[in-house]
Amino acid sequence: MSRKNKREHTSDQLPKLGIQPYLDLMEKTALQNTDRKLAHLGLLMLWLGDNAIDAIDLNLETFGITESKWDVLLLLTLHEDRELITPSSLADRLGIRRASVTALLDWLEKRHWIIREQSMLDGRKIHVKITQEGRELVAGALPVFWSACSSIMSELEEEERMLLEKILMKLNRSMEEKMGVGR
Amino acid sequence: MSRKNKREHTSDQLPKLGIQPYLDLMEKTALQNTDRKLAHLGLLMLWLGDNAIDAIDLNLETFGITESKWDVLLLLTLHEDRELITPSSLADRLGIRRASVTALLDWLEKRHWIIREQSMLDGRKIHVKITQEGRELVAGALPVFWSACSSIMSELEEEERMLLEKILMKLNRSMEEKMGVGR
DNA sequence: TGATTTTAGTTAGATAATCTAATTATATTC
DNA sequence: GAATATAATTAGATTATCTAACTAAAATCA
Repeated sequence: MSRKNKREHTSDQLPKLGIQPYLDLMEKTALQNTDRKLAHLGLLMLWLGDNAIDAIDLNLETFGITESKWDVLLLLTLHEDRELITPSSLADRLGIRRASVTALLDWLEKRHWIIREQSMLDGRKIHVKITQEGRELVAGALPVFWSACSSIMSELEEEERMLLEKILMKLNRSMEEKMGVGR
Repeated sequence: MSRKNKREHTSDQLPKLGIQPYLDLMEKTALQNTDRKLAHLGLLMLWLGDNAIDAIDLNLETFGITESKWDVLLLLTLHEDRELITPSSLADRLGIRRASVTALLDWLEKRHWIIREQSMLDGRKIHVKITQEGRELVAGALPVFWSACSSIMSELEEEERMLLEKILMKLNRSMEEKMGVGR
């Protein structure tokens, strides 16, 4: 008796449909002026983006950190010694509310990865800095982060890679414009 | 006095760095065997994926629904009349725990978009179905969903589009293998 | 210059999406 | 028929968000 038959009656999983049923549904339900080819690409991008984020999260997890907190530490790292970083500017850059940044910073501060310092020029402002311990965490996680990024793309041939680079840069630019964000 | 000067002293925003500082950081911190070009592409994909998801979420929001719940309704729609859908099989497909599915279904059931029916063949199982009201919601949201998908890609030329399709299909396949998931 | 308004940050309280562990009921297996 | 496995739920927790209200400080204006 085959393994297939065995699992047949143990549990009813949903079969993997692949993309075709989605395209069929699109054919029936998209507006006339919606370009099917583009929507198909957008759907793929959505799925791929989801998976890419999951893959990165999985790698960051081993450092006891989530994507949101990683984003904060990365911003602090990249802007260190260049400009004064406040909770407000972080909120602005991350596209979240100041209150949400307060929560992230509380968590990071409790673990001594960042510190808050009152600004002397403007008593309302807080200067946020990464600590030595924080720098060490980032130094440990960065190599893994880059390798995770590259692993997403590892199947690509040299030629595909060059084409994709051009296209992704373009899409990223237009997307940032559309969403009014940027890194 | 220029507008630039005016905003200079109102608020200190973090300047948008673009990708170069990230690449510089990568140069310093990636492992030797990490392919820089691939990591660069992976990083772009991550950013783009983030933005794509945000854009879709924004559109679904107008229907009072989030991506997780949308995923459930879409699965119910696509598998309707084909197979018995249980909370377990949804959990399996969505890559989350049964307990999390219970919470999603509670929410959807309260709004009468799905119903639960006890299975008569196996008293432990629950049969989950989309309702007429649920179908109407999905019918309303689908055209917007497709148009949002296509809008992510709207800048592409015909040629780029064809290249990208091939590459994304390939990446999606390899990604699903790597992550052990699939749609 | 003093009153008013704006800004920065936090707090309080909420919702959403997830998790693990425990519980209950039903099936399956030995 | 007792032990084990499975399906679903419940209870309780964490993380990431949000809005609204609050406090303190700075800027404006009249």
